[in-house]
Parts: sequence; C-alpha cells; structure tokens
Amino acid sequence: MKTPTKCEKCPSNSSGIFCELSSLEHEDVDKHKVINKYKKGQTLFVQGNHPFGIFCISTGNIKVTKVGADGKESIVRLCHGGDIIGHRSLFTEEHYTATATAIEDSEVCFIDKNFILKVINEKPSVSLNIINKLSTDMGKAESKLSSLHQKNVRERLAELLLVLSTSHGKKQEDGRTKIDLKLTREEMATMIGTANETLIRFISEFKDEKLIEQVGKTIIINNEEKLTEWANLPY
Amino acid sequence: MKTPTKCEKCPSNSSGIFCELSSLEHEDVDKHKVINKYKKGQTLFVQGNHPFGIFCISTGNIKVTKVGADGKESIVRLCHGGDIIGHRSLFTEEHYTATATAIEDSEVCFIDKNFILKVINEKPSVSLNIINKLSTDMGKAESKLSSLHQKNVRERLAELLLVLSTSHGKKQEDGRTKIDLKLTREEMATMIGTANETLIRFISEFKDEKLIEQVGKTIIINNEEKLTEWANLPY
DNA sequence: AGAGGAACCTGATGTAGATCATATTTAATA
DNA sequence: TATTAAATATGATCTACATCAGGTTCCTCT
Repeated sequence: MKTPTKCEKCPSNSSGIFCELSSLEHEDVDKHKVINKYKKGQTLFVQGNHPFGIFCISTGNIKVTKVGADGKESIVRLCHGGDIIGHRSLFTEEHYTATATAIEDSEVCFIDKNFILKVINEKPSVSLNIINKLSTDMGKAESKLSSLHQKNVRERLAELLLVLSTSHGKKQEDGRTKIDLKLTREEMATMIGTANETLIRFISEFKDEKLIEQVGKTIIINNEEKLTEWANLPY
Repeated sequence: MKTPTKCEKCPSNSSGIFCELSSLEHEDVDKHKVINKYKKGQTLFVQGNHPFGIFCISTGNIKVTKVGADGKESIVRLCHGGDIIGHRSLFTEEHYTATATAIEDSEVCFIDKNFILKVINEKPSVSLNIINKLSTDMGKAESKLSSLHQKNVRERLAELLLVLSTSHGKKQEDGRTKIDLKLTREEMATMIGTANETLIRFISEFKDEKLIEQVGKTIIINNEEKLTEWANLPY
C-alpha cells in the first residue's frame, strides 16, 4: 500500500508518518529533526509542561501515563518504533496532559512545531498518516474504555496479553510468541485498571493453566487460542 | 482564531472542519454532501458494518457506543453540532468498531469517502481541523481511562456532570447551568462504567446535598465549585 | 561480592459497588 | 384518557477486587 522510503536516521522505521515522502523531501525532514537518546526511566515530556514539537520514536518503548490527584499513575498508551507522541497536545492543548517516559533505552527524533505544521500544510500524505495514527490510537482507547466497563480483570488481562502479543510479540523457533517488552507487574496493572496484587494473582492463574510462561519479566504466550477465549472478545 | 464561514446548510455550526474554507470552496462541499434526518433512537451506522463516508453533525446529539460479547452497551463518546463521526473507521479499519445512535432528533450531513479524501489532499486546513478533533477526542478518551482507574464512582459522576455542563450546559437566568441533554440514567451509567442503580444512588446523594437538581431527565448544576471539589481533579 | 531496595508473590480481610428484588414514577402508545 | 411499558428509585444481599501484611526473589549499586 505504502511505498516506504528508508529514513536514513531511523533505520528501524518504515511505518512512520513521513514514509511516503520522496528522498529529497526526506532530506528536508532530516535537516529539521534532532535525534535524542533516552535512558530507561527518563521522560520525553511531563504532564503540565508546554509542548514545542512532536516526537517520532525510532527505537525503544515509551509509556504515556497520566497521574491523578492522589499521585496514582496510569499507563494510557504504549508507543514504539514508527509511533509519534506529543502531537495531541501540540494541536489542541496549551499543556501536555500526560507524561511520556522511556521504559527502556530509546532513540527518539524530535521535530519542531513550526516545521511539522509547515509539512502538514504542504504534504497531504503526512497529514493523512497523522490522522491514521490518531484514528488507530483512538480506536484502541475506546476499546479499552468499553473493556473497563464490560469485563472483569481476568478477561482484561487476557485481552492485554493478546494486544501486547500483537504489538510487541516475537515469534520464537518453538512457534510460541514472546512479548518483547519489560513491563513491571505494577505497570501492567495500571494498563488494565487494577491493583498489582490482583494482576499478579491472575498471571499466576494463567501460568498454572499453562496458557502463559514467565522468564523474568518477559511473558511467553503458550496458548493463544485459549487466551482468546478467556478474553471474551465481541464476536 | 478561526474565521468561521457560515455553512449554508448547517446554520448552527461555525466550528466544523470546513469552517476555514472560502465560500466558493464551501459551495463545492455543499454539492457533495447530503443532509439526513435521524429520529431519536435511529442509528447512523452500526458496529461491524462498512464505512463509506463521514458524518458531520449539524443539530442534535449522537451517542457512540460499543457493545461487548455479552451484549452490554457502553457509551464511549457523545457528539453534537460541529463534530464529525465515522471518520476513524474510514481512515483505518475495514469495519465500524462502534455504533452511532441519535439520542434525540438530529440532522447530520453525510460526505462521501472519495470526496473527503480529495478535500484532505487539497485543503490543509481541513486535515488540520480533523487532526484537531481527533486530538481533542483522544485527550478526552485518555482522561476517562485514567479516571476509571483512579477514581471511585462518586468522583467520576462529579466529573461527568462537569464535563456535560461544559459541553451541553446552558446558563439559565438564575445563573445556574442546565445540562441540555436527555440521557437516561442507564446511559449516564455506561459513560462512567458503573451500574445504573449505583449511578442513581449517587445522583440522589448530590441532590440531597443540594449540589444538583433534577427536572425530569434534565440535570441542573447548583454548586459547581463543590462538584469540582468532589471530582478530585488532578491539580 | 554483598548490602539494600525494588519488584514479586501469596494469604487474610475489608469494602465499594454489582446484583437482585420490588415499589413508584414517568413516558409511550393505543 | 386508559393501558402498558419503560425508567427511576431504594433497600438487601453478595462478590470481585482492593487493601493490608508478610515473606521471597530479583536487581542495582557500591
């Protein structure tokens, strides 16, 4: 569908918002972007601060979190190679409404606000790609919303494991899928709106039932079919 | 900020995605759109069906719902004049992932897929407006997600009332704000992920505490400050 | 390597809110 | 306007999950 132009400085990424530009146009983008490295735990931006551009993830994984009045933190989104973050606040709010933190060492391109607005005005393919990303994220968010209302923790956990399996899964030689993402149980818990103890209990259940396996923090999916059943997905 | 061009056929709406086009361009849009009327309860589109264009709401209120495996329905978004719906699935999915239903008699413009894609390619202001709408909706969705995790029902209800007060509130002569939107308690409950009995209980509490008042389905905000306190908003 | 602190795990207990039941009010329809 | 159905309201009960508490294992840092 798309004709990916290799992005010189983001080698891993052929699914970014600029992927349909010509090499000449790409060079222009390259001139206006900066590559930053973030170590695990470092923040790209913080809730409440002023946005001044967008971030395009090259490598690594970023969590987008919101903290409430009581200081409790929830992960509302996970981003990785090819994803953009910080665009939402750029186009609407005065301040960031969430915090973005690297959950592992990551490389992230930063693009200045003025330049990205210029590109959007000149290159429809870029706007369309941004609209696409936003639409996809929006779909995921609404899906989570209804799950929180309609499903119990066990079902939501099964669903989360399947989602992570799709987004961060790596097929192993033995045919099973390894979720290539090191989240703490606490972090996973906030993704499905539960307490870490509860999450751990259900992970243990799934282990006992041989649906999944754990090697350190890493989770391996043993039985995707059964997990799909338990996730109780709409038709 | 914007220079609203009056949309002939959507008189109520100066905040739509086409509001920055010239009158000539507007005429072109008008030629390619159809106005449809929907009675309360009628659906614009149904989860699972194929999208073939986008809907721009002229008047009325539309609820966007998702039904789960057990048939339980959750409202994930409310739309009214100036909002667009059905765009998300248009740009990403093969099928609609939600159902849109009129919660009161509404007038909605329909714009063909090919034409809207053409406009996006030619008019950056339109893409930017779509990006804006998506970003705003996305922000709301993520905010709801963290609320569901971090707040109890009473807090979420206070928050919902404040949100509805902003989006659908009408200042009365007596200075109080009337929420101009006829939702059933059941519908309101699904918006904050609770059971209708529970929601009704907390509405009663707020009534007892004179924070709100009810005239039929309509809710009137008596004490916005106290409600804001109870909502326990992040800083 | 060894100390200290997270993160992980499991059991016991408490509770917010779901569910069930039923009465009452409101709204739709004939 | 009568009839019926749907929405609202409130009480009683039950349960899924949060919270608390304790132990163990895994990291990280010096």
